[in-house]
Amino acid sequence: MDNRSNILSCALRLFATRGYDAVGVQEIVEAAGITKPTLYHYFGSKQGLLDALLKESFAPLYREVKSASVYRSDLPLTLHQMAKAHFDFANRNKMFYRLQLALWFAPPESDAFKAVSRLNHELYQLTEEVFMRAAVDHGNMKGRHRAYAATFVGMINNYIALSLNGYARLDDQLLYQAVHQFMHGIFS
Amino acid sequence: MDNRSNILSCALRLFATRGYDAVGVQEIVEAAGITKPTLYHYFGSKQGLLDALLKESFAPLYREVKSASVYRSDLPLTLHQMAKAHFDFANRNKMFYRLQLALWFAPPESDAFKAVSRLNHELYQLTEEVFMRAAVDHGNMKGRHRAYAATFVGMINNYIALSLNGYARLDDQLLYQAVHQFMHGIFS
DNA sequence: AAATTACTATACCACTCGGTATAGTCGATG
DNA sequence: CATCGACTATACCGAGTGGTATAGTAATTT
Repeated sequence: MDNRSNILSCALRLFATRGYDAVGVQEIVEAAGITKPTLYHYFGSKQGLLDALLKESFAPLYREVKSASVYRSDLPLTLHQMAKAHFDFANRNKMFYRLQLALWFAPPESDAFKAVSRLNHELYQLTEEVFMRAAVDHGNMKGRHRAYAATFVGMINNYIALSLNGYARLDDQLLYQAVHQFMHGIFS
Repeated sequence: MDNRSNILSCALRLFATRGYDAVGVQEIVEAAGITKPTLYHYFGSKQGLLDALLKESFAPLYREVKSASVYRSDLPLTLHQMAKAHFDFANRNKMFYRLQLALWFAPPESDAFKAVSRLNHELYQLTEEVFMRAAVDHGNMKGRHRAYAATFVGMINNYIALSLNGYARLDDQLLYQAVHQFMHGIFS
């Protein structure tokens, strides 16, 4: 593996397990077996490293969720596909999803939060658009697409957070249960 | 206000807006208008300051949620009360709830996460116990109390996070809507 | 009055932080 | 062979980190 990829992978692991602010540049380069100038050659700064890390890791997640978010008048199906895209990605990229969740809830003035907020918003938009289109078919949902999108994304991230801490397994059964509960509640 | 309380309040504000690791002790004492030995006299270390801050802020939240979690064979009522306890507390202690959410999703090896995980678990237990008792009355819920508790708490925190970022207002209408959706889904 | 306790400021510690100036090394290109 | 650009190591920078030794002040207790 080339140095650049190696730095990214070590930084991801350290940031995800200990936090962006708590990990120093020195620690990253030691983990990667290189020295500081090499890191600064590729990324310019610690912040630049985080930006590159987030941007390149977000790209496949966004792509997969986007292709899962086609809506053809079958809301349960679309929600199922979108949740599955999230679950599959989280299963494959546990470290990155850990980091992503931590940054999403990070203090609003922190560098880390600023770096991730725009990317996260683009992802959220995909969900909101689905509920907007669904409101055409389901009259009683009109005007509540933002609330639904926020709840749905929150629920997905909640399940992923549970699985990352060992309280659940992101399998098809949980996927079905989650989407079903979202649509029909716990009394059914 | 005495020095101790003043330090706690300044530290809370700084930790919540910029993050525990990003805020130095020097910055805290300057904000509080005192010097370092004073802080170290009361709290022993930066970590000790965080511990005291969390412990003392968690106490009223736990107390209020606990008294709201009495279950008398009316699950909707109990869930309503518990969600209201969370919402009310979050409205009154926005800064602390910000910090609390950030730490809940913080990297698992970070000092901050370790400091909050036990307290958070105690709080979560209250919810789980409600669903365990409810399962006696609602047979179809048996064996799923953990999933329900996790989802319910996750939903509440999701709504509070939204309100902290200006995307919602934690009023009675949202409260009713949230609990209703949890129980009956979006198709009703 | 003397001693004790609780608290706070000055000044400092060793260490780490993010970042860089300099001097290379190396393979590709002319 | 000469050169050029991409990349990497040594050694260092000023600033800031969490934490403390010392000395004091002010109120309380004996």
